[in-house]
Amino acid sequence: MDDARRRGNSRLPQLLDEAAAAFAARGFAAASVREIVGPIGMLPGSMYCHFATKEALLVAVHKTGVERIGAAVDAAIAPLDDPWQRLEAACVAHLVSLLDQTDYSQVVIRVRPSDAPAAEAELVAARDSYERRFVRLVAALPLSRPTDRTMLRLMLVGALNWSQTWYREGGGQSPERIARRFVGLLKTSLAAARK
Amino acid sequence: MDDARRRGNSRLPQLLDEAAAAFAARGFAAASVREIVGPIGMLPGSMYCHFATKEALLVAVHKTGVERIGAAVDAAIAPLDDPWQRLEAACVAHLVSLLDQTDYSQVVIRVRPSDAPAAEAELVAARDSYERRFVRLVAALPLSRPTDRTMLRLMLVGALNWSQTWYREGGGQSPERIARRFVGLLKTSLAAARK
DNA sequence: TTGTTGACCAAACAACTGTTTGTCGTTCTA
DNA sequence: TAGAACGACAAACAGTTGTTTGGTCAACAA
Repeated sequence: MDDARRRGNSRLPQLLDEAAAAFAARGFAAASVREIVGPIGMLPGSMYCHFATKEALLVAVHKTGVERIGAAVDAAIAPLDDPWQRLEAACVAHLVSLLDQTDYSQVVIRVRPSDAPAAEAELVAARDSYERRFVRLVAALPLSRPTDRTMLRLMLVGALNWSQTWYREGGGQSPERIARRFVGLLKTSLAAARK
Repeated sequence: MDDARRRGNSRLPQLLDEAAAAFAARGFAAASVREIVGPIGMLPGSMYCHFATKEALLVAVHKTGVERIGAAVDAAIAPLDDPWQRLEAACVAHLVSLLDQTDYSQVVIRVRPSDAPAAEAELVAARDSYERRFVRLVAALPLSRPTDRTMLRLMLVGALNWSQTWYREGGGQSPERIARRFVGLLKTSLAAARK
């Protein structure tokens, strides 16, 4: 219990982990400081020598969430050249990060910036800077006809993010497959010779 | 102030309205009974002669939300025959109900069933019964190739629901246009002759 | 060695949470 | 006209909320 105290400034990482887990599972408002801090044997007041408010704790979690999911996407698209392949890889990385991986990424999607009014602008900015990747990926797409690329992006990213709502582990489809299917649906013609 | 009391059982409708507004704007956990009940000049205890718990109030709001959005979709598709037109009309009605109309529909999408553990099953069942319309609509679609219709539905509905996150009134696109665009993106081929 | 710093505890804080209890006036019914 | 039923008030309930204060103990710098 004191060997943690021994080596440098200690229990901040655990604090962040637990906060991420709580925010991801219960949301910002419903997750209390005591619930977050209890599992690591900390007292509620001790949080405040790391963060000024509960909202600041959320900002920290959110920020590392954005960093992680951003890094995952960047790594996934780096070796690829084909625009559609790059978009697909980005979506796969996004969804894997969101559904399989740590709670940090889930917080980015689950928590509404308006839940933390004092930090709203900051959270929105972080999320926007992440999503700018998708703006670029969609802009690079070769399309057969004039298309609203903004709507294309909003549709794709929206569908991915919403999957957090219905996805359950072990439910037939893996995050990877889901992402590939979604991109595939947009990439190829779907309708029969119609109208 | 007393003519409301005079005619029959009175302030229940206002209670529901205010609850819907609060749940839609702040979420279930963050909206307190006092915040809901204050604007109509009610005391917090008075809520409990209409509902046994705060969760029961949510269930009532959620239920009428599902009813309203369901009725809107049903009315929109009733006069149509073409499967794609029916799907498009359903999406338009869904999104208009969600973005323009009352708070009731927003609650259905915004509030996670897990926020109200005691009522979780009920909320999920209500949402599922609503979404079953889309299962049928997608099943009726004539498609040119074998397609995972479940994924098609999840993608479309997910994109629509997520739009609640980024849509701001007066921001260029109307809910109607957004819904039509989304359906259009799936309906027609998008990619250039590619590989 | 002394002083300082940073992480943390212990205990309390006022404010707010959902909910309960008992009472009161009105309306409807027998 | 008695009485049940209903909708609401008034006031309190116990528990929880985010946060503050003051002190303790280890590690490190001078």
